[in-house]
Amino acid sequence: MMTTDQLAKAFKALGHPTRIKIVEHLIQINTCVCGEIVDIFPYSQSTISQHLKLLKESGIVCGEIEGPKTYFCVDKAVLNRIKTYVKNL
Amino acid sequence: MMTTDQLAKAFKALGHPTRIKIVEHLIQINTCVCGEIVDIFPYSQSTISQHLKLLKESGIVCGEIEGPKTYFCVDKAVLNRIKTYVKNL
DNA sequence: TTTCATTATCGTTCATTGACGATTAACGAT
DNA sequence: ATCGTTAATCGTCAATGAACGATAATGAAA
Repeated sequence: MMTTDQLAKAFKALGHPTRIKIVEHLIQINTCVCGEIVDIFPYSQSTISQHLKLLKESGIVCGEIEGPKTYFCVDKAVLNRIKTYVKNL
Repeated sequence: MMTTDQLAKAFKALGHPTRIKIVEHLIQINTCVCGEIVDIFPYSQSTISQHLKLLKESGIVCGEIEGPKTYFCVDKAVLNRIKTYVKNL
């Protein structure tokens, strides 16, 4: 289902409070743009963008570029794979 | 149940392939000493000890010193808290 | 009590991360 | 064509992580 390396990457991505909160937020509101997240957290745009990049690289989050904005959302399939793994631990 | 910081720490601890495998192994065999893990992985004793230290600090693993050995095992309560969190994501 | 086995810790090295400001890129609207 | 808006990237800096060998600490056994 998922290799240990993929899992490690996913957990690593979740291994930061800000990124956990970003993921929680994305699950809540389904989809949103980077600026919205920047407004919520006390970090600069570049820092949030970097966190989003990590989350994207882990596969948990995907971003769709639409014009000058990027819409981010959680990849449910990947999230479910993580859920399944954790459940079976 | 768990603060975001605690969760982040736990995920961070799982954010390394070796540590994931250590946890899986500990779940399988219930309890074991450090040397056993050192034998399984291609890393030095100090490196494994360091990984175990991280896992202990995250709360996922606990170690009981008995004579010159330390018996490590997974803290089921903490694991269950993580499971619950992930399930409800 | 000296030795052995086991684990923890220290010190080092190199790589990665987290944060920032500044810059660049891409697009829409004027 | 220029100007805003939005997001990504770059360069920097300090802090942390991963790995190692060497050393220390603990307790069991000889």
